[in-house]
Amino acid sequence: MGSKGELTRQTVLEHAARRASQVGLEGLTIGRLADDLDLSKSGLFAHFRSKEALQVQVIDYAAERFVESVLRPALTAPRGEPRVRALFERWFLWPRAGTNSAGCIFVALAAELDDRPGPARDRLVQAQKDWLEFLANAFRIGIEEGHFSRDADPEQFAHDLYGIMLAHHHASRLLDDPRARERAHRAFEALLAAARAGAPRPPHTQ
Amino acid sequence: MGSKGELTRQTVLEHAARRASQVGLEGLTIGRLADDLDLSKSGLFAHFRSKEALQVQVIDYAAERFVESVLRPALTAPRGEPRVRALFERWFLWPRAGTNSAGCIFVALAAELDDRPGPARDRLVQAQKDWLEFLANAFRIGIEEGHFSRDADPEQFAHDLYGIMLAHHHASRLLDDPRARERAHRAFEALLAAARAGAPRPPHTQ
DNA sequence: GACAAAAACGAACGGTCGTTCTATTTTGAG
DNA sequence: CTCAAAATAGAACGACCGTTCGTTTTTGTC
Repeated sequence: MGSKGELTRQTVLEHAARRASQVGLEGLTIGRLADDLDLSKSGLFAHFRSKEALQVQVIDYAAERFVESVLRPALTAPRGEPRVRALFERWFLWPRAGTNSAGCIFVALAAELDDRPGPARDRLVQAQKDWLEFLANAFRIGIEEGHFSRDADPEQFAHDLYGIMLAHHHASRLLDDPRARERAHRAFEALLAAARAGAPRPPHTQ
Repeated sequence: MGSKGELTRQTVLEHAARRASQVGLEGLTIGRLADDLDLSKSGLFAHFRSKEALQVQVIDYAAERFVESVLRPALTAPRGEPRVRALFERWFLWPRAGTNSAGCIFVALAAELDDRPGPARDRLVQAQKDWLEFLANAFRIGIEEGHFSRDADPEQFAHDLYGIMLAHHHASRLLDDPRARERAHRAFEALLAAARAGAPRPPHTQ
């Protein structure tokens, strides 16, 4: 199978993903990528046949790595609350999995693509929906295990938890707040406490 | 005083801010702005003397408009919880204040600038710190008024509240989730409920 | 209404962009 | 080792980028 070609393609995607989390998908540049990797512009370009294709593949690559770095390892944690905690903890570590301390590429791309239609956005939306669904499901298992109240709403939990992650990203990366980690953990514990107490669903929701 | 010049400068900034919330500060283009506004490239350029100056002024412009659209109106609400609620409600409306239904420019720019040093980033950081401080202060007043527990942490509240806003932005703009508004409100009510009950500060924080 | 100041224009610059084409080198199966 | 296929290189393209400069038009004051 395409051994050499596939290998450089992966190398390019790894580097492109790292850069995209800093400069965005639109900020990616074929020439710059080629320079960084000591390839010719046309040589690199040949692996993808358009910039848009490269952008889409960057998202797919990041999604694969996210599964391997966050989702799959968390599955080794016991069902229920421990697994939810594992997902939370793994999420903080995962941007650093790629050597340098960049931000989460999905947070960066979400803001960039949220009003730019196209295949890249479609891929990102699917990845994010999968992630929220995964969170909701981990929480749902926690209900079955008796860790959380039966009145709690798994999708609301996933939504709120992701909000905590976004707030942490903001506080830690933009504001350089040294307490960001502590704030995120406190918010997380409060969310879990509410889930145990049984955050009531609103009375009139159809 | 600079009547005509200042007027077109404002027109340019208004349009640039709207575009920046879609394509980012780096995605802004002198030529495109000039076309949109029926100006010549050099004519528009003369108002700012570099692209970086334009970017900085866009942020300042957006910050001024945010104060007028969100902060100042909220001050007419009664001190304490009602004012906190007013801030929350106003925040949802404010991107739509500019005619079209773009996202919050600060959310877009936060992700773009969080790892790109420079004057634009510095301005954005200050604006965001001011905003969080304003939220914390509104909450602090709520404690004094007896609406919230004395044990609650105002800065933690501001952090958590902004997380709810970020999650809403994500759910509504990227995921097109029709329940986004409802989710945000539920999270907000839960946050207020916890603040009333007295979200306990962690035992060993110096 | 004259006239300096301010504002807007138009053309041009060097650079970089994504992309195409052709040529060269490298790979890997027989 | 052979040789087609795959991978990479190099040069060139038209388009647009931010910026500069000299000119023309518009503004507002006396």
